[in-house]
Amino acid sequence: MDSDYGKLLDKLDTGKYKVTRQREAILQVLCDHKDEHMSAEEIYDRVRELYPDIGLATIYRTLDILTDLHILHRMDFGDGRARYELVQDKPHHHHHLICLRCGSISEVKDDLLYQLEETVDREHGFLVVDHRLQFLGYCANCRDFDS
Amino acid sequence: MDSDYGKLLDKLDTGKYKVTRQREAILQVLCDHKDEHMSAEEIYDRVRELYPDIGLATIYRTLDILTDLHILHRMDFGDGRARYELVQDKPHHHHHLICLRCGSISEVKDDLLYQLEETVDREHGFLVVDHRLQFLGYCANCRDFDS
DNA sequence: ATATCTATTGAGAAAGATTATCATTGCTGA
DNA sequence: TCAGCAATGATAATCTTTCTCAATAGATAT
Ligand SMILES: [Mn+2]
Ligand SMILES: [Mn+2]
Ligand SMILES: [Zn+2]
Ligand SMILES: [Zn+2]
Repeated sequence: MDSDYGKLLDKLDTGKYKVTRQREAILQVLCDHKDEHMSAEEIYDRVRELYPDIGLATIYRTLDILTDLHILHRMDFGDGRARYELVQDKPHHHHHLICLRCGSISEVKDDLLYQLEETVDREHGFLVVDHRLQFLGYCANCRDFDS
Repeated sequence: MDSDYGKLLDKLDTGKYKVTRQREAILQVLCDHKDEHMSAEEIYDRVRELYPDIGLATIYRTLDILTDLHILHRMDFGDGRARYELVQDKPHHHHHLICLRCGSISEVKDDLLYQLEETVDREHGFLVVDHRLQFLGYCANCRDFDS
């Protein structure tokens, strides 16, 4: 929705960074594809529909800035490239379900790790500030196939 | 210990793959550094002490084979290269604590995800076969520093 | 409006990890 | 001894990401 695009613009427009047409186009694409986990290349292809002459380096630079500002979250699903999504939960991130057959990525919004994080603190003296949790397996569509 | 090295040799010697001196040297290094999470390059450097003329491609090829045989587990800690460790737990893997200050990686052997995996199955119809869980934060040595 | 200053940009080179290619080597078994 | 084939090492190629640098755009001061 456009309201979210406005909020993101505000987050970017902190004085530290300029709001350029390239950065606007990138934010627009991220808003228009909220539920995907796009790679830099995929974002690049979609931004070029709005701003055909943008350079790939600008995509990478902007993704870095948005990640620093905690507007974006950078992830690794093991396919050899970083993937990004808008930060919508706090302070910790949601979990991902990766289907080993069709490659689909779905989400688990519930955290449910409080108990485990307490254990980690109590037994290892480790202060947890974030986590990355992925489940590998078979999605509802794929679990009944054999291969 | 050497007993473990013998077991690994047996796992490799299934008829599908030959037990070569290069592969023996790689297994030896993996046994001698069980508790580390070495990269291919780090393994390469250590194997060359035992077998100086080995090629880097052989390292990569062998790590692939050992991973296919479930002797090794390939991991990504977000530092731009794959890291490996001997598989010692089953069926799921243990968790890792990554210190954001000193970079140390420690382990949590307890699984404690059964409940969450049940939830994932019940509410998302997703059949879990493995997981990857990393906690980011500050280790016992680093949690009391400010920066 | 003009000059000035600086952040941003695009193109392309470079880096770094991993994979592919290919000729050579070393076993194994007839 | 020879044929067949897996394994190897050197090196090229690939792929994503970062770096470099000259050109540009936008803001500010004059
Ligand atoms: Mn997500
Ligand atoms: Mn480990
Ligand atoms: Zn699926
Ligand atoms: Zn630490």
